[in-house]
Amino acid sequence: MNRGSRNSGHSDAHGRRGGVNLPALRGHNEALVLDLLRGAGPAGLGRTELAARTGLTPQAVSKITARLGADGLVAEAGRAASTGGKPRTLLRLVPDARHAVGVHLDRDVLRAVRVDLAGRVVADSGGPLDFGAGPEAAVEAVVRAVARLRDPDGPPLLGVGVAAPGPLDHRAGVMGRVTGFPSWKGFPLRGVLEGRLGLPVLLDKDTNAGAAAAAGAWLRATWPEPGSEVDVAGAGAVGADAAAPAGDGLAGGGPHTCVYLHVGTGLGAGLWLGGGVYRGARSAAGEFGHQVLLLDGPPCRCGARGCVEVLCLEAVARGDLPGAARIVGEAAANLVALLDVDRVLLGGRVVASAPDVFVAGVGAVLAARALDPARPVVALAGAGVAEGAAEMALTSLFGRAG
Amino acid sequence: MNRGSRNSGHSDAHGRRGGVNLPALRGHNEALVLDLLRGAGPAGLGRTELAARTGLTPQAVSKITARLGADGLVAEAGRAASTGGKPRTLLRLVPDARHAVGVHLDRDVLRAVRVDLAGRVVADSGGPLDFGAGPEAAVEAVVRAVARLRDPDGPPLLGVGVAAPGPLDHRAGVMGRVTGFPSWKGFPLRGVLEGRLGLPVLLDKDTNAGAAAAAGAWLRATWPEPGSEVDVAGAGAVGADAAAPAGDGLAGGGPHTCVYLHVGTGLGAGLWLGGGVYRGARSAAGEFGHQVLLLDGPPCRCGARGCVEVLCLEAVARGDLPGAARIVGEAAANLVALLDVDRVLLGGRVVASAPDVFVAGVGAVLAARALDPARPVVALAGAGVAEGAAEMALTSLFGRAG
DNA sequence: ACCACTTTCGCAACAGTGTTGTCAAAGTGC
DNA sequence: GCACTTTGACAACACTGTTGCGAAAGTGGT
Repeated sequence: MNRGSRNSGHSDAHGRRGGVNLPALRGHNEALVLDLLRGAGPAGLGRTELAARTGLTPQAVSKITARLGADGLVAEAGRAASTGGKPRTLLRLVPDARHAVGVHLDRDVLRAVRVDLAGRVVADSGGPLDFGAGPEAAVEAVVRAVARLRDPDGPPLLGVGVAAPGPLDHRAGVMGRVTGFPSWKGFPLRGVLEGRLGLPVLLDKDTNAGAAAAAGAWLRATWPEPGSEVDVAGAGAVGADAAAPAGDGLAGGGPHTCVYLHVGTGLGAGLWLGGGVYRGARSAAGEFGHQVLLLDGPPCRCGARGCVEVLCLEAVARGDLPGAARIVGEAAANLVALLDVDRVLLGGRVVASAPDVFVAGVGAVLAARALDPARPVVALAGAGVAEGAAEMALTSLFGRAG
Repeated sequence: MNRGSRNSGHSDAHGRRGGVNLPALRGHNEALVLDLLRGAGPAGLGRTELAARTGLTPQAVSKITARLGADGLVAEAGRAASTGGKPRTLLRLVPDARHAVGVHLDRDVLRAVRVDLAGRVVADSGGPLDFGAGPEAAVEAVVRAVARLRDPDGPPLLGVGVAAPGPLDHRAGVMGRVTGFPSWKGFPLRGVLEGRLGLPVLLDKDTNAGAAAAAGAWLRATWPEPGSEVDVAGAGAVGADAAAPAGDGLAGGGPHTCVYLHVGTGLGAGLWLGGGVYRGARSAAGEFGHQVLLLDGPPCRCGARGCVEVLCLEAVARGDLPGAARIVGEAAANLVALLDVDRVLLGGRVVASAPDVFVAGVGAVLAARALDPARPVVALAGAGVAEGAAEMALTSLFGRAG
């Protein structure tokens, strides 16, 4: 019934493990089924297939799907062709059973989206933001944006995902020392927003939200466009990401390993490893800008020499975008080799200024250095960071680690 | 009772998720408790503390520990000081309740160890091996070594972990194309060994076993030496790894993120991320040797230019070991920044030839480039690869992903 | 048209998990 | 010696997925 108050402790994909009790077990299995149904798209899946994929007995699947049906999350979707006996009745996720909100706090703009359970944008809102004006003003802006997105007649909201720049403590929901904005250091953004909004709030780095968007794009591709509402504010966000979801060699439920590379005033990476965002021991993973690519190269503001960031931004400064793309490509190839990455997504202002140059440039280096020429796939980050933030809020239903 | 036949499907740390039924739930919670007791060392832990750390109720912990006690895995270990009421009775893991075997197949030697549940070496065996002589001869050598280690009067063996060089398919247990040894390609080593030994067998890359050893070393440090038996065969494996386990800022149960760097005929990395070995989508993660560190540098046999491997091995070839250490250090620093690594462990023949030079050289670069000067810890891989392979076999009890 | 067969899927009884309520045991501190 | 706190076990309980069985709904052969 009350699916918001799920028991806390169960196995994270990358965090500490906790004990599992009966409610947590139920939640895990329900999330698993929902995740499979989400990956199946509007065509749906039969109970037998769900049983085979989860490893549960058909009877258990029937009980679980009955509960989900009572909650309105799942509905019947016709029958499949018979395989020699009674045809299986297909079950489909009801995308409008719940919604979630994602907010992207950037340095000068705020963008917020409301998405359905398939991750599709149902409504969006946004406007200018002066990040330097301090946390209080930003909180007000977020509260106003969420209020505009809220629909009293619509389905309940699962939560709000907030993507913010710079270092921050994901667990505590506290901002870190954002370069150039000292007033934000230590601000408990998650707690404050939860108090103001009365909804669960997740706070994470914008690059991690980008990685979540990259992983979620795979799933979104299995669902048709919702119809009217279209993403407008995402400047230069071309959907070069319509690769066929099938035949990816994956069991289902999205790509195994995605990397989101952000090239803006700095360089950052979001890592989606094995079905969840990887944050490292102290939420500091993804430091991509200061990977050394040229030993004893030009000095960087970080103190080292020959970092990706210096090399790339120098190339950008002298107008050599193909050169910058090559630099990013070499660093990306290092990362792809190290982590066995499936997909590389590119985003950020510099990329948006010349998307084709970067996709081609990075793709060329990756193809030259990859062992498997078909991998990894390089694409533009079609979905914005706000969509990724919303995606993270959806994980309370689909069970991926948050 | 029969703890070997645990229900298959439950949540891996990095793999695909499966449904959870009651036996799997029980197994998860028992593994969790055993893992905590293992981390506590011989001093033991009270039931109340176990309940607090797992999130389970005290009553559930009592039931679980009663089952574990009946299996002989856990025993009482005195009482703690009272905190104002009845003093808690301490529970301790019984290390000799089960054993496991780890085998390291190297290019010219084989080393096998039998370890107890604390990961301590109880017996070892080894000898020369001609890896090029083909799989059949190696299988015979492994069978002989395991037979020597087996003790009919000893505790039951949980399984055998096998660490082998080169690419291989961890899931299927099949060898890949080991450079220089074409006869191994496609050989189903795990299946063959399971048939010959009658025990569960895990096959993984030697670098991954090294990472497991690195993570396990943290736990071994909490248990005293077993007494007589001492590691002899591990050439140059100095135990520079006695850092105090406490005060590491971690909740318990080992470091969050470890990296094992192997410097031998090639360079490889084993990644221990968030409590488990990270293998990537196609078991290909850890490709460390061909990270580009010097754009347009000297050509490497892999086709790229300026890889770590060329730079490092060139420095070694001209006798410049500090230079080689610096190269490895810069590449390690990239990796540490990207993944937020806690510990870096060094191993392999080249490192063993001048351990102090490499530990100091790598440490210096890491200290210079790290944000937090206290991290990461650099040390020599005190435990050998065989110990790591045994550690992986222990995961069937302690629940970390395999 | 009929029958045998396969497959799907729900009902009822069941085994086993952690949880709750209650109480005895074993300490500390006044 | 008494009040209080804390530990931890027993019994009843709520709820999970599992098993056994049978009805429903198709296909394909006769």
